[in-house]
Amino acid sequence: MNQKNEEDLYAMRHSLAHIMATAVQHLWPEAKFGVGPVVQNGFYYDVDLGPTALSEVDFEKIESEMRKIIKENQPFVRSERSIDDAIGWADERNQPYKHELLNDLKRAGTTIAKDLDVNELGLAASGDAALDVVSFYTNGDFEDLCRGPHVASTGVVGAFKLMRVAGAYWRGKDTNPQMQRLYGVAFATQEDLEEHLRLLEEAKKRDHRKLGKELDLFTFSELVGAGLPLFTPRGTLLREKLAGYAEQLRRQGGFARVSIPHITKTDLYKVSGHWDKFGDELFLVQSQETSDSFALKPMNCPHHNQIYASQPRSYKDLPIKYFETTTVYRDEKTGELGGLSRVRSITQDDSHAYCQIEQVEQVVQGLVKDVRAIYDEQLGMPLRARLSFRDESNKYLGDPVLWEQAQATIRELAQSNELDYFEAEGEAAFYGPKIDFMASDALGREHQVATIQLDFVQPERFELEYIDVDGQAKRPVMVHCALLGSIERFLSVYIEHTAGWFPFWLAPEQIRILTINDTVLPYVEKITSILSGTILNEPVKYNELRFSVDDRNESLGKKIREATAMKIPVQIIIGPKDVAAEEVSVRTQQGEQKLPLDELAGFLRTL
RNA sequence: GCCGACAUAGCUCAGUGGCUAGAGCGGCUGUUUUGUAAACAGCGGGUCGUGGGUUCGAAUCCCUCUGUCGGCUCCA
Repeated sequence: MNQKNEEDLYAMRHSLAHIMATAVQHLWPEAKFGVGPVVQNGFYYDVDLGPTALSEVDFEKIESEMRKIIKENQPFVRSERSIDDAIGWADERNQPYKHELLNDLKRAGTTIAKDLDVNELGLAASGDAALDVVSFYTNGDFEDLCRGPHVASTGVVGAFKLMRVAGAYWRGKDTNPQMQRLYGVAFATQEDLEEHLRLLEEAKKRDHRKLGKELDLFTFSELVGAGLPLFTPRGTLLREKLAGYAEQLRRQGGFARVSIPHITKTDLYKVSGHWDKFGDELFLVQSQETSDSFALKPMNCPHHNQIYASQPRSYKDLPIKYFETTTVYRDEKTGELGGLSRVRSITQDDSHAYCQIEQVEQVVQGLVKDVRAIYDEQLGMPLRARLSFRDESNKYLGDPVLWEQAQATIRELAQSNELDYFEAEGEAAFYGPKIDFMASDALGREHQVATIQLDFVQPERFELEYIDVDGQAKRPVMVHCALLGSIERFLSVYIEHTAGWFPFWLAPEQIRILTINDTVLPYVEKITSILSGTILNEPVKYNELRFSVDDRNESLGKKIREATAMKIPVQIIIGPKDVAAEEVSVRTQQGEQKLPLDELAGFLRTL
């Protein structure tokens, strides 16, 4: 889309937000308005209707009122007021939220709210200068504080549809009142809108929760609890192969596997600093034997630190690298759980490298290489790198000079590796900056997968040391890394990325032999003994073939249908003709081909 | 945790105060041994998520809890 069209679309969507607000004001005159920006594919407006709860049954009413306003073709008229007049305007109309925004504009020239882009409503404010004059837009009987731009009149706003209503805290703070956010999508033409709705339907088919059920990968149980996925044999194979690959890369990078218990005395987290920061998200475990209180581990680093601390370390030993695929447990708020993207039992392919500050670059570089090996080379998943840096708040621990140095190192590495990166202030962990790698799900929502994090705080708190060349004890720096991240969350994105068609080396069931009748069974045994003796070594070493035989008394058509529904990458069809010719009929997504039996193993190794 | 919606057979769904709650697929049994995306017939299968309430009568209306979905907030 060219820039002109994009600007037009923006103005349309923004104008529709005003039109929706106009309709809401007609229907609920007591409505108090928050903000109404343009978002991806559409717009929203936050409204406070007091005790009135909106639901989707109200959409028809609102949409029909909107259509009325559109039909009237009301011009959008810009006007200006001094900031004090504007505040008076807000008070007269009993609009406390607008009053608050205007106050901020008056004071600081910006509306420092996380979910707001000043561009959406905040006039040309950079945040440093107080404003004297603000602009308004009027259409019909509705007037709103707004920078614009808008379309000329309500008649030219393209095609739209209200999608959903959701609660949203005023200015994104959970201590503020909750408003009702009305979401709509909007496009230049009806065809574009329908295309968008069709894409949403397509995305639903790839939804990992739906595919998880259809492909028999994982399940949930009300008795076990929310956010606690149970992996079936197929799902477990998928996890194991992925984790195995991540482990193989780690071993090549010099990481040694360690193993820790899943609980600990809570003292561990009092030392690490996690208790103060995340204590309310710990699952607590009470011993019946001692007075100690325990917790399920919510992360692995403090445990690993104790392995590091178990003996004196020399600079000659560094970097010391530990690795483990293990599950952590976090008592996430119930409303935040969803599918595999957000769970309470989280399996991480977690590693910790302890190194000298001068070694950080080299360690991180090795891990970036691993990230690329998995996502670029093997899986073909595009990632965006988020450089998560500190902001000005005081929630971060550690020496600010070290922080600056580390953030600079990270930026350089992002540049030298030509990552598709952006910087995000305020996204750092409390102990250090990080590179978070983000992948998108079927609906385009971004999820963090891989992460590489620097940490200056835990070595200090656990008094980790090594003896340097000068005989002095020094603090190592920790580099945390998960390549897959949470395997659960990784799978949620990856299942949607592939729509369930996993590459051959990963597929839980790689091959299914479909028989045409029972006369071929002795020949099928010859095939299965070949398959049993064939082992893949790329990209995961010693990967035995996983196959099954469908010799049920069913039609071939049905067997093909079911194998395809299960997205089994290789179907081998065996009938009397194949037996006679000493061949196999191999069906893949690319089509079907006949192969001499003795070429089967070689062919499979090329997949 | 907050706001809104939803929960009927293994799966996908119909049934919005009134007879014994239905369909398709899957399952089981029998027949059929089949060459490229669903053979045919028969038979099973549900305390309508849980607990309470309203009513002569509740899958259907109200409340609680559990779980799910869309957002918000949070994410070591």
